[in-house]
Amino acid sequence: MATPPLHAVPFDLKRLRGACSSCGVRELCLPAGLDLRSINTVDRLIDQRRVLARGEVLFRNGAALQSLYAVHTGFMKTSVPHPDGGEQVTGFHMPGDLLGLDALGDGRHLCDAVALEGSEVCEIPPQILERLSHTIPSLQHHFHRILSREIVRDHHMMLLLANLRAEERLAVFLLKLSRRYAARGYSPTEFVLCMTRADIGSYLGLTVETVSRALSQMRAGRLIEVSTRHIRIIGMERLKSAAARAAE
Amino acid sequence: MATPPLHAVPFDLKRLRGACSSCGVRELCLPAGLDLRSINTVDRLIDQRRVLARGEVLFRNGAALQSLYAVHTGFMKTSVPHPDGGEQVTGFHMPGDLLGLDALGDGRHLCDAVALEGSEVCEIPPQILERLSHTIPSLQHHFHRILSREIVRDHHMMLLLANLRAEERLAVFLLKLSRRYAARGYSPTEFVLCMTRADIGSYLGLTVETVSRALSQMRAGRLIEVSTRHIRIIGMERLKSAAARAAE
DNA sequence: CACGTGACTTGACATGGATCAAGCACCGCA
DNA sequence: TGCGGTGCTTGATCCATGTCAAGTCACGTG
Repeated sequence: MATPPLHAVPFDLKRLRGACSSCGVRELCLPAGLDLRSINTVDRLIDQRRVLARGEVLFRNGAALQSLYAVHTGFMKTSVPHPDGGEQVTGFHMPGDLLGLDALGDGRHLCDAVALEGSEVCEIPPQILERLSHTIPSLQHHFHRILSREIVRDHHMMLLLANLRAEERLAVFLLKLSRRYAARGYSPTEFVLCMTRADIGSYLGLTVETVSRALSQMRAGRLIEVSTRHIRIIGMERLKSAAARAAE
Repeated sequence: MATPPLHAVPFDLKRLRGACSSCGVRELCLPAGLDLRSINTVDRLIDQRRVLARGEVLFRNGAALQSLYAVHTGFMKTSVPHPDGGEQVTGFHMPGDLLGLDALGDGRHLCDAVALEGSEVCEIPPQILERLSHTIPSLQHHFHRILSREIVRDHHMMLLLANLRAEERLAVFLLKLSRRYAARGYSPTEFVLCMTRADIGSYLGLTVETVSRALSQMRAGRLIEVSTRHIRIIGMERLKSAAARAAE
């Protein structure tokens, strides 16, 4: 469990940049917006990668913050354990997303992060990130944008949980997934859900049964085709109007 | 609407520090943790104050980000407008809290901020904050902690909205208020609500009627005494156990 | 001081989703 | 290829909270 001292951790920003541009969405990735000069001025940095098998835990609630993680490939979920044994899913994470931001507050992770399929993440020790930010203002600025967007996303989620009904929540959920897949170059109308109905239910504040029923209803209304994990959106407009009460 | 160029905005970190220590909770404030040397090295900075009357709007959804705001005195709420006319309250803010973080993402505010009573805020232009962070690492670190804690708070809120029943939500809400008042040197057991039942309901994902009923029920159970806006907690332990299903 | 308006409370009723229960489908593994 | 377990679906019932409605209270204004 011993971690090497920070200065001993090798880091190659070029490679990180390369990694992120390869995920298709430069904007989502940390070093986006850096000019080559900035990259060249910093040389020895991070290049810790970590490969996770399906079901493997990246970090747990309570663990000391070692590193932030940028999802490179795969699909992750984060959840906070519920006192009475259950859990509340707080997010699903795709390539380009950053994990562990909740631990900057007091140096301990407050949620669990688990891979929902084979995944690879880049480790980004926060000390190095902060040190880098001193010399590369655009990196600092970009990091603030990422944190801010996370806050906005959470507010959007609060709005959803406070105001929308089951089918509306599902519709928003599917549309958001659709857009995120599209942004990464995948089909916006056909994809495979990596998470169980229980995960979806927890995330959306619904029971498994309600999730299942809502999906069936959307199938009946010819908004989507579903076969267990496989989703195809066949009525995008109807789906959007089913999500109408959401902010977009 | 023209704003003066940034370098023309005067700023006195000492005064800001003084302002914040006067609010009783140094940790919550931005310059907490700065050593005097850091303060002295930076001299001409911000000291824009703004006084708000009850009901006055500080910024609106869609407005360009001019400044972040630290609440100095008073009580504010933030909300995101709902497409169909209503609004979703996203937070209540007391002295020491920072407002406008959601606008760092793309330079536009995504929520409205309104004073619920006469209030005073410090303006903190984000460019100045970022510039300062280059020279004062502890400020940068502290700012990250603030952003991170906001994310954690939002996750906690999501958990509340997804899992708790009306009375549990109210109990958590009152306990959180109680702690925040206590942290600022006010009574944890007796305080005046600055917001309407509608605000509370929106924040907690409940209707006005349900909020009212839940409060009445808590009065009947001798957890609290209520007379409209005036609250006194007379059964702290019972209140805590009413909030039991929440993470704390 | 009286009035009017917005905030709050309480009651009756309707309903969406939770809960309980049963059975099916799929997948990893022997 | 068959077995067991987990995940998913569907149905029946119940309950918490939303909705509608009526009435009271508090407060600012003329």
